[in-house]
Amino acid sequence: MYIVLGPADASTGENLGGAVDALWEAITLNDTGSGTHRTFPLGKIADFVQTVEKHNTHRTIRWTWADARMVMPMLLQAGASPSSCHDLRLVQRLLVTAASRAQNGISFTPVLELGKEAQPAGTLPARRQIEGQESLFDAPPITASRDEQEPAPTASLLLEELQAQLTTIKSAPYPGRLGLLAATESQGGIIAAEMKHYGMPWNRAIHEKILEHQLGARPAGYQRPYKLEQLAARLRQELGAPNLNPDSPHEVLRALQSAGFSVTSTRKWELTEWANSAPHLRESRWQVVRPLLEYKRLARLYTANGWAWLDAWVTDNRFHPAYEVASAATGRWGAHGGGAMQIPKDVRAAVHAEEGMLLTVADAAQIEPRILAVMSGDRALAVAGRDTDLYLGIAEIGKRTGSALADRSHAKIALLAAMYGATTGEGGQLMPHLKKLFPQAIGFTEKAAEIGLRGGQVTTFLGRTSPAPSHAWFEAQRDRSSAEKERAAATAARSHSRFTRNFVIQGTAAEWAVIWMAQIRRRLRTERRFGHRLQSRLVYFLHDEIMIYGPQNEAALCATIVRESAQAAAELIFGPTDVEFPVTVVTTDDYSQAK
DNA sequence: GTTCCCTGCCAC
DNA sequence: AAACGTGGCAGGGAAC
Repeated sequence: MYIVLGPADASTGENLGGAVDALWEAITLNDTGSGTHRTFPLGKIADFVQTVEKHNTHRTIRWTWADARMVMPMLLQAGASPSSCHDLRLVQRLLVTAASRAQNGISFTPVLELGKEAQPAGTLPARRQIEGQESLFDAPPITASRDEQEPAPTASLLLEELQAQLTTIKSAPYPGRLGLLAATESQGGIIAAEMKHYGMPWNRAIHEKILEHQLGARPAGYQRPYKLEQLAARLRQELGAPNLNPDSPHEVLRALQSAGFSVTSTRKWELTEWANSAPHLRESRWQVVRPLLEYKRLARLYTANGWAWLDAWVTDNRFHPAYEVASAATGRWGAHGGGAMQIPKDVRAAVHAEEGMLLTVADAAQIEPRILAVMSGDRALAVAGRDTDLYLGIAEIGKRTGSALADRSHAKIALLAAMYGATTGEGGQLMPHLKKLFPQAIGFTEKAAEIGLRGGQVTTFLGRTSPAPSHAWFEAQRDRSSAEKERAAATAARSHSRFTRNFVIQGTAAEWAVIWMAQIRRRLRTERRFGHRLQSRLVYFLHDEIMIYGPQNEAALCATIVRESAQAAAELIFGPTDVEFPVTVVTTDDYSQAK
């Protein structure tokens, strides 16, 4: 059953969509298609959601809204917890892209223009927010002025859009898969909003201790921390450049070169290789490279995750990144605010459980090659991943058959090369050996690569479709006016080919990951421990890794839920499969101890 | 003053 | 000497 939530028809009076006293409407759509309408002030929607959820435990209600980013903050603040939803913006985007590929056999014409910026209901437009009130959670209820806000689509229009989307899904060649994808994408919207709302535990005192230990005391104003200043002084001396600004790659490169060092950039890998490349000069080169690399490491810590970062992103010992569902074309999520996708190993110890609480950190083991094994139907690869680390499994098969892929690191490099499309280097060299062992899997990736080479589109298992190359790309393919143009076209073609090659695997892995999370969320919500609801919550997600935060005495159950949900997710997507989907689970009070 | 690109690093 | 997929982000520095 679907219940569409949106502003009531404009004829009912004040209808600005976002204002808390605006009238909203709930339209029920059940199997017979008939709809009952109820209207509420926006401020009462959360109560309604909560009441309906309480009395309808026996059937799935899909709350249908234009955009979870608009509705969910309001629901969460009021303590309402929708079990599932249909997110019209996210599903529309899926269907529009799917319809752009003729072979998909999907036709879709949106009723509405969705996919614009998020404007949480009950708040002012972002540009009018007052300093000190920028948080979505404590923004005061204010009626927006009429001239500054686009009228949000009414519930009746949203219902029409929903019906168009459901019709498209129902008549698709694989309605079950596309329906699962739509449901998954939508659940992602809820989960993203919830994780932002709860935030991950972040212990400011521990973080500060790390910073002081590495950098010295917090400097006043814009001075460099003590350790950085020390290293800067040493560098200036080593390079004979008394005015060197070590934060400027350009200046550093110039200083290195005038000191007689033949490097072409200040990149870490180049400096390292250069320093090691001449055995008799090693010591003297490292005299310079060591402090430079140390400076770069600490400068990165200082600028990316230093005191300013703490002040900007951590409040009340919680870090609240904003997730963006499927912000990558492959369906992977993005996150903005505080660099949530790149929490460096150095500061992970600051993610620390409070008294009586624990973190459950789970990581899917070799998810992408396992996805490849199922999608390609490669039995040998499925067997390689059974009861063991998949790369080890490959190495064992390699040993038995006298292949060059007889140890884990080689197996891993070769498989990554196959999925990323490497042609040179160690990975490229090992590819033929891999192909001999797993012809079906490698054939599968090569087929996706071929399609991309011609400018074609590919799809994930559930039907997310890759974007077509730009018009300019196709133009460039036709341009044979010079050797240089031809080369450029070939480079662009190979690039798109690597993209489609990777898309099918990365994209299907992303589907698996969100379904994994959705399974975990469902069980955390519905299961009881000694008759009590669980308090544990999903608080972090990154591609193939999740974190749950909750009371100590729930941690063992969380670990079980996480493991079982991994296999359940795979079977929901693929049906019964002999490929295993193991996860490593670590229960700890300290994130840096996971992995 | 703001905007945008480049460099370089971090994560999976 | 980068290569081999997807991202976010800070700081320098030039362009506007």
